[in-house]
Amino acid sequence: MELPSSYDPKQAEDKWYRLWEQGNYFHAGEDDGKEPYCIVIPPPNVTGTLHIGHALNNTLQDILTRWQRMMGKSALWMPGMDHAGIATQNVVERLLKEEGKSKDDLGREAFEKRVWEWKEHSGGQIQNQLRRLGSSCDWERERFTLDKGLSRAVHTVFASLYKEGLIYQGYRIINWCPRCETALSDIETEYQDLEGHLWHIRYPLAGSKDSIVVATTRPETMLGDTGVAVNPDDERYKDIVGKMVILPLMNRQIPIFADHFVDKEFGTGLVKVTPAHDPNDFDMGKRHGLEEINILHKNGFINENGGPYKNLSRFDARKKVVEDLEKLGLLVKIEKHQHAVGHCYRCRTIIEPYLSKQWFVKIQPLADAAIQAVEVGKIRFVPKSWEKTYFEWMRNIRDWCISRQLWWGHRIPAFYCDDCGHITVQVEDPMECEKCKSKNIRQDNDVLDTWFSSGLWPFSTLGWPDKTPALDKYYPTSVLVTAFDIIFFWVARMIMLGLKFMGDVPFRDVYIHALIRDEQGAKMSKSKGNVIDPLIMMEQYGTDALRFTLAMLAAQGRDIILSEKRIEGYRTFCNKIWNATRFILMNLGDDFTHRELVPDELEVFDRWILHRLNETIRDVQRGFEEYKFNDSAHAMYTFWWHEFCDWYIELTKQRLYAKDAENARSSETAKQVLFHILRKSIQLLHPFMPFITEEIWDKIKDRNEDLVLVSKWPAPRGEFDFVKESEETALFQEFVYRIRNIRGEMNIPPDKKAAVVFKTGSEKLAAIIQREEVHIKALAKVDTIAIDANYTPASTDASAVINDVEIFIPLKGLIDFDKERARIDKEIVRARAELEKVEKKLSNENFTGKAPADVIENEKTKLSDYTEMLQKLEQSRAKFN
RNA sequence: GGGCAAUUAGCUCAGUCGGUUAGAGCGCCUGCCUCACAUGCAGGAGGUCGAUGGUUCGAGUCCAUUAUUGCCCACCA
Repeated sequence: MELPSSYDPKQAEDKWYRLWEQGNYFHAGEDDGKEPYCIVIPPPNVTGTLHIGHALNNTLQDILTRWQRMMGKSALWMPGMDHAGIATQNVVERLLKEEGKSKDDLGREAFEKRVWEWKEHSGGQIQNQLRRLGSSCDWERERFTLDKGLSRAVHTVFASLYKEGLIYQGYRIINWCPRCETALSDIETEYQDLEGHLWHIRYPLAGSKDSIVVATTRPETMLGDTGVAVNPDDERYKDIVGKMVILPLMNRQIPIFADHFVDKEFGTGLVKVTPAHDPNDFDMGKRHGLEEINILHKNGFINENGGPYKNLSRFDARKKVVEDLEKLGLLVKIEKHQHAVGHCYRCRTIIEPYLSKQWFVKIQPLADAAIQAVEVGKIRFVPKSWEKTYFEWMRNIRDWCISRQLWWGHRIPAFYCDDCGHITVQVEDPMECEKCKSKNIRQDNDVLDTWFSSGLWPFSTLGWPDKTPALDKYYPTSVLVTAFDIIFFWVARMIMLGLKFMGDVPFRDVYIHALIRDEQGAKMSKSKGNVIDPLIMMEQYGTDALRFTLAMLAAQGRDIILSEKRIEGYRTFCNKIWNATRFILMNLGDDFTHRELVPDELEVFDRWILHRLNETIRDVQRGFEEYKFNDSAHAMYTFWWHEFCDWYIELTKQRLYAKDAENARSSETAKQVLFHILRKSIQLLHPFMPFITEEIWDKIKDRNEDLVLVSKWPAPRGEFDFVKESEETALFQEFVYRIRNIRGEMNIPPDKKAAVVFKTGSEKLAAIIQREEVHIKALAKVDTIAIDANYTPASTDASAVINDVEIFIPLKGLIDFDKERARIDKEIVRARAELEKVEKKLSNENFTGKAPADVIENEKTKLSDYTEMLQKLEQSRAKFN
């Protein structure tokens, strides 16, 4: 069978994904009688297309799913997408803006329809991208956070928490985005240190010539000031506590009061208090019964409470206020001041602390259980260091503001009665007020935080609140694979809500993978233009190359710096896999049938490569178990390229090409082993490289055999652990390597075959050399080999030392004395350095007295080896004197 | 203001329980189009493991201090 000389990803990728899907291979059944393994996808936002971070995230999930499927589990990878409330609404608003329209022009209903249209578009793209990536999701179970079933889960949870008093309405300061015109939770506000100013403003005391000076970073908020606070222990201001000041610009009298919150050291020690626009001021206002004056419209413009500043934007108002104060001579000084300013995490607009009525989740009771689950190890973070981050946040958690003044999302299932004012909250939309039975009820206009529904994802997708077989089988799920940036947003919420409503954790493991950065280490973002588009990479290098690259870079606990060069590099690995397969298939012959390997027929290198296969299987398996994908990938890479291809395949050539009858059996055995290694390797590679492996498997599988995707994961076989043969092979490789080294250093061209003399007193080693003569000749490009225990080297011989063997290559006329001298000198320096190190160790009584026996024994062996080597090297060196 | 992580070859990174000559890929240098692959083969150069101190017979690995970088969290106006 002849394969093309390079692998063509495009046709394979198309073909196999279609076949997998048509064959229903990704479906995991509740009733398949297999042990469950389940991953729920972190649902991508339907805001656009997938970026390289998604490619990493989904590649890792697919690797785990495919591995577990081959391990014989009922492996369910639950796919779906997130409506992503504020993010998606923003995207559609931007589209409308391009058309010169706003969401208010359309109205709520039409706008929602428009977002659904967008969702179809974006969702379709995402599905396609996941397919391109080879994701083996159980598509027939796909869910969307706004699906009917999931909405019912949301209503059920909301109603339940409300009845329990864990959801309540509160009138307080929240984070407000004046652009999105909605409340945000604390973690949706991103703080950024900005260079600002500290304005010192003079407030005249009422009925006096005296005045005080307050300092503020937000002078415009003074329009809503209703007090000035000092620390009760501040001697400077003892006398004025209880007096009134006249608020400039607004000309109203406000009281000076004492509160421990005030820091005497900061600014002037006097704080202007704006209860409606600062959370601390709000608290102080409550303590001291201050009026709360809201000076802002929802869009961030000054409202009627701002007097002459009405209808100015908050930024213009700041300028104007400062100007006016200056005119009045009340601006004492302006200092530069760096402070953290909150920004909307979706539109980057500066957040305003804003007083409003919102829905909150009382989080503490939920958090306690969630903390405990991780403490007792019911959930394991990998890497473990993330547990600390989790605990830190959970132990300082504050109530969660869940209402959003948006249109896209789950509308809050609370109905207000216009007659009696009662709020009816229930799972199904009520027809009447549950208290007074009035039909005069209105549903709350707000929607829920998008993370409220994603917090239910691990069980809502499996059918909850119904008791479904899927839920029964797959919950708790096995592992959550995600990046650290959504531990608070999502992971913590899933744990809290899972424990609350399922009575069990949502997943056993949380594997936190790295973020991908560009070559300079910067975060990838569209605005910076440094994004690596996974689609383009797949197009250019093939999906398998991209996936393998991502797996290879997925070392735990650090960010990934990705360059296109890397992906290109692993494309060559795909090619290597392809070509080695091609070589094997070309050489098997048409009448080849594979059969069980017979240990007695195996030659030393067969045994060695089988032993290495065993070790590789163990390494790959261990890597997967510990979520060390790079270890698994690296084990496969090294095994395939540097052991199987570089050595084993090269070694089989002598056996395959020899035509004499004597070699027929050896050749047949080699074919069997080549085929065996190929099959197992293709299986081991499948989780990383689903397409090329399926393509190859198709050409090597038995007639009635199914796809590699459902083949049985290789297990190491005890009867193939050949330690002795592996040691012999290492020695053989050393011989070849030393001869090649001499050739390389001496620049002897490949077509110039060398003659080699092995000088050794060891009969055992002589026997090995003799047995492998043909292979040494082929791999080291040698034409004659002599074994001579009493060989006297000529001055024109190049030489090398390995344990009890000296290798001499007579290079009459070819040898470059200077080069050879330099080469030997280098060896001598190295050996001498090692010898000294060993001698020093062994002469140290502390060492010989305290180190374990095997370590000491090891050092002693080294001592004699190096001593002997040095002696031989020096003899060779002496020829040049 | 707290907390976390990183620092190993020119670049990007591995390095398990403290114990062979600290590894890989890319890049670089030399020689090869050898009948699977030039997306290849063979050889080579390149490291006082950020710094200082400590523990230990022995430290890239453990501890302390420190420097630099990155990230997260935090209501001081």
